[in-house]
Amino acid sequence: MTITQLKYVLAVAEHQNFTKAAEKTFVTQPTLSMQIQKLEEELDILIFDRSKKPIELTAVGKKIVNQAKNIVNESERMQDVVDQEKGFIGGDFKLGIIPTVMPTLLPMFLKTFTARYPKVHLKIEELSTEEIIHKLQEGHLDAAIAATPLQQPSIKERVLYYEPFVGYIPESHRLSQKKQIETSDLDIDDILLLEDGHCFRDGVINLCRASKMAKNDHFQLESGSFETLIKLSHEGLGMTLLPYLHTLDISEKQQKNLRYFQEPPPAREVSIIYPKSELKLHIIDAMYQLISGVVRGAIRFQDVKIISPV
Amino acid sequence: MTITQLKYVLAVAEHQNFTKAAEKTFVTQPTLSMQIQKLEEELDILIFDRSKKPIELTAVGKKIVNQAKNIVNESERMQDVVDQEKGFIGGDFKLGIIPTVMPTLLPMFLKTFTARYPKVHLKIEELSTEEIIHKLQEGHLDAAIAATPLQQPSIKERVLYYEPFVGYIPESHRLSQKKQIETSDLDIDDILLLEDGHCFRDGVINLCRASKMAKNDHFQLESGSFETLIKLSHEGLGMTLLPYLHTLDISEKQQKNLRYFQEPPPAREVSIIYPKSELKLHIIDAMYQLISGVVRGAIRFQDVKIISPV
DNA sequence: ATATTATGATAAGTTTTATTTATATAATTT
DNA sequence: AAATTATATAAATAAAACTTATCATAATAT
Repeated sequence: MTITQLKYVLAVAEHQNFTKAAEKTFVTQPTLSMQIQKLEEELDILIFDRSKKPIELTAVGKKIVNQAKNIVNESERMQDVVDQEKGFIGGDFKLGIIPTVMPTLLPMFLKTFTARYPKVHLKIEELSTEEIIHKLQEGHLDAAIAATPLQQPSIKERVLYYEPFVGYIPESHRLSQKKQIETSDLDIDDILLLEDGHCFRDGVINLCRASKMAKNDHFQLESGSFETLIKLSHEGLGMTLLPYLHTLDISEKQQKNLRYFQEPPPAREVSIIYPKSELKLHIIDAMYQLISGVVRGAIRFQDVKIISPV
Repeated sequence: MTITQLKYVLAVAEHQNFTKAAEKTFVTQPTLSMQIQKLEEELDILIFDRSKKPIELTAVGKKIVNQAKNIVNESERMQDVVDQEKGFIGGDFKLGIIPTVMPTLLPMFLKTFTARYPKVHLKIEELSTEEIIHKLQEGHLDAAIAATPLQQPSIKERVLYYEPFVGYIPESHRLSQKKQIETSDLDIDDILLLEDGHCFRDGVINLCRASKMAKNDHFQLESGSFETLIKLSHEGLGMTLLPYLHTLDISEKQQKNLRYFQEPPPAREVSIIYPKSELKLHIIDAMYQLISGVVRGAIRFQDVKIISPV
């Protein structure tokens, strides 16, 4: 069994086709046929069911592909080990970002980052916190940006910034006349929330828990985007809470409906997180420096009250 | 980079000597020299410091060896994947056992197991629960026998048996006259305990917590073996608690000092535990069947009160 | 039904790589 | 200084991986 053979298996499994897989792996089709046959012979089991059209994995084949992914993944990390020692900033870098951070933070640093570190091939994925934790542990991500603290023993966190919550309160709302709002003003039943799975939603719920005791756990109106929440709020369906950076992007007219919290405002902690193995730490360091520098210009709150995302 | 090259690196790192490593890997010394040089060239970094005598790993070399272990380990698991599919019961099987189970349980099943499954190469290690959890997660163990429940999300547990605690009470002790003892009789300050790190110790402490509230956390007398605890108890230093299977091994004279708990007796849960990956499940199954069968003949308590080890 | 196309297997030959044998070199011990 | 021990290097060989060319088979089109 060789790493090369395993890569061939993965290619064929992915493309369900020897010829295409051969192109992708830059060898000829007979090479794949022979090497995969050789591996099947060595393991004494069939990986592919060639009677199916297109070709399919056998039951064991699926498990073999899984294990092959582990091996190939680990083998690719060897270069990271060396890169880290050399202080080389380059190579693939897989970054996960939670949805409520992605659209505001990414434009702030992406251009500068790729310009400053042209040898880094960024692969950015929008993922839920749950998915991020899982993928970090499985080695499918090198780092991620998420709301913290997460209290995951296998994951390290480095705080990038604290992002205050800001109330978005339509004219019709009972709190509309207030210049500033307080945590104790909030009523969970009257706040429009993102749909389940967003940790910003969980943060808001925790924030409300902090003021009044938890109410019922049933919310009628939910959405996947803050834009929708703002629109819904104008339908008289309640107020909503936005992360501070998002408030910089909304229209001037909408800006008038923003109500800030009395200081110290409740805020979420946003961190770059990565596995304890600390592979690609140089890239993580570089990204940390750049993002925290950029955000320091945009967020000028001194003191905040951190709301846990979990 | 090939798996073979990595195995060569591991061999040289282990033996600190190319010639010996060559023998162990069944190739000639120049093969090792050349292949390792080739790998060093590919990674463009020195793995070994050949100026040192005996040869030493460089700083990166140590990290490379670590990663190489991961890769080689994962690659060896490929055969397990196939074996499992075929229902083949054989190959290396690394089993960890906690010290307070090892001497009583091992003789009960080892002979039968090796006779029934001659193709399995058992490698048994005596380890603390903590070490077991770590090694299971790292893939250095295939399974282990420990007191449960452990509440480790990455580890599965299958209960083998419930083993009651039995009091060992010397003639001089205040409880000596009682035919049966109760949990409420126990006083943690007067029970001789195994030294720190044994989960049986933790079980006993939890048991006492269950009766009276926790007392001070300071114990004067501790030992690594039940034999010593029994001897110490005769010095008037207190009573002790033994796991039931251990009481079958002590002398007839000492048997007279045993005092059983009123039913349902407190007991520890002993399980075979293994990673969720479920590799070598067939061997684990086989071992589970055999042990639970053997123990069923030795422990005849119907109902017990489980004491947690953590 | 026949031709065409797509796809994977096989055969033969070539290139590349891994390994061995033999030998050189450097460091250490006697 | 000679002997010993340990690794590196060189040349030759064995093994493997890969390519080109061709075949077999099944699905699709004419």
